[in-house]
Amino acid sequence: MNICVHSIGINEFPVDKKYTIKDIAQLAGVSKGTVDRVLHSRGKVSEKANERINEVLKEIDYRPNPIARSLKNSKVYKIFVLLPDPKEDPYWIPANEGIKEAVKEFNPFGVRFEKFFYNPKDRASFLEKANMALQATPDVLLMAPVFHKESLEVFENCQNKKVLVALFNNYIDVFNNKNFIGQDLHQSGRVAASLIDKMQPQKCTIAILHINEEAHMRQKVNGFKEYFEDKKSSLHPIITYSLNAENLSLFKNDVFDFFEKHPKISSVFVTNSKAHLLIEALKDLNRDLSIVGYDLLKENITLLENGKIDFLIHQKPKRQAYLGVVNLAEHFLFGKPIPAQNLLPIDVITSENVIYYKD
Amino acid sequence: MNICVHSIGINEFPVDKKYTIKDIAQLAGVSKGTVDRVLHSRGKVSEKANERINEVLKEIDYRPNPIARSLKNSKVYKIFVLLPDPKEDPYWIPANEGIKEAVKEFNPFGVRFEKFFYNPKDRASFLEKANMALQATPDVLLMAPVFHKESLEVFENCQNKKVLVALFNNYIDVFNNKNFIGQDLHQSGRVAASLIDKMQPQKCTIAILHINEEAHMRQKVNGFKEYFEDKKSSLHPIITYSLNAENLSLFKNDVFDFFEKHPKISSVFVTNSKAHLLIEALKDLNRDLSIVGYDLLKENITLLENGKIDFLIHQKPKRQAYLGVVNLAEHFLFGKPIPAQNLLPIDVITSENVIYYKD
DNA sequence: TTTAAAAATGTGTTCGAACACATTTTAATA
DNA sequence: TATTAAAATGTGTTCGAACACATTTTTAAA
Repeated sequence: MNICVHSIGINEFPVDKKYTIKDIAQLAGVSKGTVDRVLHSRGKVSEKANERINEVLKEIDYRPNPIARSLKNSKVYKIFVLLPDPKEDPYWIPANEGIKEAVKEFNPFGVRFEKFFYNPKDRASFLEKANMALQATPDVLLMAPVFHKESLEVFENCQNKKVLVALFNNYIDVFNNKNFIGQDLHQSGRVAASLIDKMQPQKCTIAILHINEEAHMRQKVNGFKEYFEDKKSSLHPIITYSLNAENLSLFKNDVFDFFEKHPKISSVFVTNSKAHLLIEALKDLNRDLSIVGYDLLKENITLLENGKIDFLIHQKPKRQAYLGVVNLAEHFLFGKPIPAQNLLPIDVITSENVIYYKD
Repeated sequence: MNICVHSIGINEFPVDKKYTIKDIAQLAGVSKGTVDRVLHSRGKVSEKANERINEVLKEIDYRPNPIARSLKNSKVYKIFVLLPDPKEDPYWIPANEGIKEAVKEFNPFGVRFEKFFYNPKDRASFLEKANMALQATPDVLLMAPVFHKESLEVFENCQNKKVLVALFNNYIDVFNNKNFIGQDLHQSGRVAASLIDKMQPQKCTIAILHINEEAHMRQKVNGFKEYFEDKKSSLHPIITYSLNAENLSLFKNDVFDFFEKHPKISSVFVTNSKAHLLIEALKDLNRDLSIVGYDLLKENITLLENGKIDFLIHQKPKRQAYLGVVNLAEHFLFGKPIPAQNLLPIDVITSENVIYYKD
């Protein structure tokens, strides 16, 4: 048994030939059927044959051709995606784009997609669309589990129907060891804190502002405060405040009052994508603030480029959704393992590197 | 001709069926051979048949199955990689890792790889290894073209032998419209400048330090200076200085002299991965500096975490190399287009988000 | 030793696209 | 109308893995 090893450069995989089941059969002196039985340990193989085949397999380090395998198992996989309607909240536009991109990429491979948009302000709509999706029994349901309680219900439903679940954007810890793609919010709070810290070495006051926020963001605040507690050298007073921007003129008054009451504030951490609203409201108040916010909305990008916002933290909604789909598709098509927990890097965006993240 | 369109959710690709050439043949009332001739415009098809087939193709928006196509064209593709020996310069360790990862991923698909390490201090060794590689006529040569003149020579050689070329890490503009993966150095200088600007709102002095640097980095310096020229509000004096760290005690003296001569310097931009050497040399000199450097070397990461370095710019050598290989492999296997110019984002790293980039 | 059941091995088809080759149809010429 | 080249169309095989099914060999019971 002479296996040609040929190498010119430096190579861990020097074999130039592509071994197939037929080759293995020949090398072991059996038929491809027998090799197949060994490969899938379906039994009905004599000790002797089994041994000889395993020897060959080891020697040539056989890996089945994923392309041939995929063609044989040619099946139309159904990947359904459940996410908030981008028309209801523009935050979800990039996520939708990411999905579109992945769909375009994997449609020719015979993967079929179906999108279900729910109203992010309506829990019932979430459940309704989820059930709609499950009725058509997809192979997997990829969802942004915005509503905690309802998501658990959907999760149970999926388990009953033996539909796989994958998550993006929000993590729900009860779904343990389910595929999740997103960011660590606690750590992103720490990143925000470190940025403000570098801009404000003096002992100035820092404000944490929640604008139209519903709670979720506690993790970010915890991370933010933790950073300063860990780093005892720089003790800044921190003031947390929640604002409602549904009515813009009321919001503006509220902002004015707040900053009048706290003249020492020199940096602001806005815990979601609404930093642009704050700056708009502050326009007439001539105050020099360092601002760290979230998300690359058009308005935020403009303000970043104008120097009104110092840093934005990029949550990469597009990439989250894209990777969510890609991981699943490649799993079905080529048997790649689905990463259990995929925490995406927390990207720090300034006026100078924003071009690379715009899309 | 009735094609079933079935939709539950919101779907741009609603067709649940997987159309094959056979299906098209049936729908158009011809044989698969004729369909094949139309698909590849090989002629020998009557007007009538051509028309009917095209009608069907349009109606079902036919995309050939890339898996089947790839299996048929089953060929062992050879991708050779030419890069500096990581043993000679640790900068190249991550690049090598990225290649290893991609190799592992695509070996089962029947893509064969060969790596050629050259000595990054020896132009002759670069040429030698390049020629070695080309003698085995790979399908493509992916290289880090560290030596400009020699790279052009290799490029010509490749063209003669009809071997594709792809680049990573360095861009050489004569290779226009060749696949390149890397970063825009000019813009990365601007990013560094914006970071220092945010940390130093006062009119302090900034130093740009080249440590063991050979020239390349002019682009970064240009970008850096341009940022401050554009933003006329903050005029900082900028001092540029080159240092040699081959002999560490001489280097230390040099550093001391420099900072004594310029007591007003409060921020430093180190144009390559050698920021750790500067800080080591500065240890005894108790001076509070804001430092921006490059690359996630172990030493740099430690200093970042200790707060000695404020920001690192990540050039992502691992990802560069990985993507370089992946793009080529997917091109050969599934006919994906090779992106002509892939400028990777310029990532800003702090103590708090470094964990995500470590690997 | 014959026979039946069990165990082991081998053969053939499928997946979808690509292409070589075989066959039929059409048009042009005698 | 018969003949023949050209044009059009159809058939069959290949890629590699997977699995159903057919055949052979071995073992145990009659």
